Order: sequence, then structure tokens, then C-alpha cells
Amino acid sequence: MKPGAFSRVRGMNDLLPEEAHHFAMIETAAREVFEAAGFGEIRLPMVEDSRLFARSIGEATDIVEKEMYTFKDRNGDALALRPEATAGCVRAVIEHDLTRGGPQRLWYRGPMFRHERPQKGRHRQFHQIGVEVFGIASPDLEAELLLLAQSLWERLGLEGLTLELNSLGTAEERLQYRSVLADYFAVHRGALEPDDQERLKRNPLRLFDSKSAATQAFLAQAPLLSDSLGETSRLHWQRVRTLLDAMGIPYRVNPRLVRGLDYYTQTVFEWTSTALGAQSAVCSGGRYDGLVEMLGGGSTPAMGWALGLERLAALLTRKAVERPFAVLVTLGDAAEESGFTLVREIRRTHPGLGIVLCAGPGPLKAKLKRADRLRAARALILGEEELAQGVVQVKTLEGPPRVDFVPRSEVVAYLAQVALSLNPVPVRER
RNA sequence: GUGGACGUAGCUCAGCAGGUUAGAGUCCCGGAUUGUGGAUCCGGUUGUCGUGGGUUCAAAUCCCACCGUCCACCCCA
Repeated sequence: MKPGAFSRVRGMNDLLPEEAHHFAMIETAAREVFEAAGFGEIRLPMVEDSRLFARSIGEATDIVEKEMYTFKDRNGDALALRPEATAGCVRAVIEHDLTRGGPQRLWYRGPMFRHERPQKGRHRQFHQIGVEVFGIASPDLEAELLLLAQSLWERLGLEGLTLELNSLGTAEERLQYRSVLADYFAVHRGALEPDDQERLKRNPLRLFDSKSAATQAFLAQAPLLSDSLGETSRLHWQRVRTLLDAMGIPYRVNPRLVRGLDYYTQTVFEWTSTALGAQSAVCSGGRYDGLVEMLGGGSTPAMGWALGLERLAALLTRKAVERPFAVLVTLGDAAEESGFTLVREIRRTHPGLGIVLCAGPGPLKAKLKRADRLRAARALILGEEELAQGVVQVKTLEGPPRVDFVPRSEVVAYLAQVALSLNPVPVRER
């Protein structure tokens, strides 16, 4: 790179064609799975009032305290680039009264922004696809959303993901347990590492995430979250697991899974992969029954999850490459003119037929080489000789060597026929 | 935000007890075959050695700072 050139902003990456194609595969699969399940897409702004995030995610979370991109616009309003989309989605549901006609099933996708130190699987601009459902309090919602994710993994051919889940109970139960845990740890405060002392002070539940052996030893003796669940929560939690068992979706109950965002209640979960290093969470979420009300809406139970596209794309090992059906090679100006006419005709009559142009100057050899590298099925050669005879040379690039001369007037129909007979379809995976 | 490793052609990397003109593989381009791909052979372009400063007769090589990537912490998708 030359001195005066610009480089990208730290943590905000270009998605080159290969990765972009993985993104597109995931997005396409997600759209199919979601829409078949009755979810509607919602497109949300990337900028919101920064107080929206402070109130929903929690004032005392790292996301809000240290990681948000906040700025004042020209009116002096405090705005923020969204660090996640649930808050904005809830805001929109309230603003447009979307639950009026009964439960709402929504999905979204797009970039999120957090000012963290970049690492593999962790970027300052990253991309999520998420679903949110409003207006269903019963545990079948958990089963529905977990099945939805499972369906997506299967649709993508992803294996080796682990589902962990836990129940936090109602907001009250969670708060109560929080103080029980704080009391228990108050005695041991001096024995904790600075990080964990901080957790104890600010959000004791986060002690479960600690990697300190001492803290984990204390936790083994600590009162259990599950013991502070009331009857209703216990039955809810039981029902979620029964439904998962009935569907045969494997999972592991992890009593230490507490999640970082303040708004979660009842069921929380996380899909992880062992192939990603420290940033192993691929998809996570949970129920947030109190959030709608907290943000000024009516009392509305809700739940959602989000997946990280960068992390998921990293698990797609198969190289997906677009293969054109044919490459059109022209030689000379007159053939070039005729060739463009042919391509226009093909694209008009058979839009799905992939034709890559290889016109302009240059030796035939190099152009065929390009066709070969694109892994096209056919090369269409159009030069002075073909022009004089009113034909197009169709060369088969895969399989036994073969060359056909097809009259110009029949070539479009001929190609359509060949493309049809080629099974699998022209777009294939390498 | 904290700690550590690393930064040399587009890509993967060698070179670094300071010393002519900075290398290999790959990729790309051209030719052998003036209009027929993949294999082989021949030839060619790769570059402020991350940036800036310092030490020195001399720095890709040693020192410092900054930037960036990666790893761990932290956090989380």
C-alpha cells in the first residue's frame, strides 16, 4: 500500500467476496426459514436515542458504559450507533403498536457497533441476524424459537454446535437471588480477585462467569439460582425442557449461564462452537418479559435471540463459489459487437443463465484460461471466422474435449437446452 | 481498557550475531503453440521491509513511540 492511501477504521472490516458470499448464504437461509415460520422482516435504524440502550441493556453494563458509539447530532440530541437490535425493535413495536392484532413475530439483520478491542470473531462493526416475538408468555415460545435456530443450523448443514440453557426466573426472583448471592459472597469478599470484587459490587450474577479458581470454589458451595425459582417459573422451565426433549433437540442445562444484559428473565440460552477460540458464542438470547413495559409499552411478554454472522460464517468451511454457465470470448471489434448483442439477447430471454463476458483485446489463449479459472461449463467463441460463417463456437470445458458450431440464430435456444440438461444447475459449490 | 506475540511482493513465508543490487513459493502477465483452457518448460512485474523517530560510516536487521493484526483477560454475537 502506498503512503497516501487510506485504510479501514479499526475493527470495521471489508467483507471480501468469499466472506460476503457466506453472509449471503446465511441470510438467504435465514429468510427462508423465518418466513416459512411466519416471521416478518423489520428494518430498523442503526441510530437510536442513546438513552434507549442505557435503559434496556442496563446502565451498569460494559456495553453501555464503555462500548457504545455515542455522539451528539446537530440538534444536540444524544444518539448512539446501536450495539444490538432488541432495544430498537422493542421501541418500534411500542411506537407502532404492533402487538395490537395479537402476537408479533419479527426478524431483522444488519450491522451493530461496539467499541471493543478487536479480536478474532469480535469486531467494532459486526453483523447480526435476530428474531423477536412479542405477546406470548407460555413456554411454547421458547420451544418455537429454539426450534427455529435449530432449523437454521440444519438448513446450513452446520454441525457441532452446543446448546446450553438456564432459567433466571422472573425479574423479582432474579433480584432476590441476586441479593442472596451477594450476601453469601460478602463474607468472602477479601478472598476474591479485583475483577470479581467489582462483579460482586455491580452485578453479582456475573460471578458465574469468573475464571478464578477461588471464585468457582465458592460458587460450588453457593446457594443455587434454581432454588429461588417460584412454582410458576419452575413449571415454565420444566415445560421448556419437556418440549425440547420431545423434539429431540439436544441441550445442556448450565446453571451458571446468566448472560450479560439486564433485561433477561426466565429462559436464557447460548449456542456455542468449539471452533472459534475465545469468542465461542454463535447465537444467544432469552426471554425478556419486562422490557416492553420498561420502555414505555404495555405489559407484553417477549423473547428473542441473535446470531453473529461473522462467527457463523467462519464455521462455513465449504467454499461456495458462483460458477457461470458460460464465458463469451470475442476476438476482434466486429465479433465484439456481435457478441454484446448475443449477451444482451441471452440476458433478456434467459436471465438465470450465467454468462461472463470476456471481450476486449488479448490473445484467445488467455481468454480461455480465464474461462477455465471461472470453472464455466462452456466457452462461447466468437471471432472473425465464426462471424463469416454465421455461427458461434461452443466449447465444452469440462469432460471430454468437444467443440460444436451452432448457427447464430439457434445458439440461444441451444444454450438454454444445454444448461437445462446440465444437472446439477450451473451454480454449484466447489 | 489490561497483558503478550507478531507486522518483509496481492497471498504464504525466508532473510535479522547490522555490511554490495531484498529473496522463494504461489498468484498474475507474456511466450514456446500468429485462433483454442487445465499439464510442462522459458521469461517478466511484484515492495517506501507497517509508520515515524533514534543509535551507527552503514538499519528489513538494534532501540523507542505510534498504528495494525492475532492470542489471552475483559466482554459478548
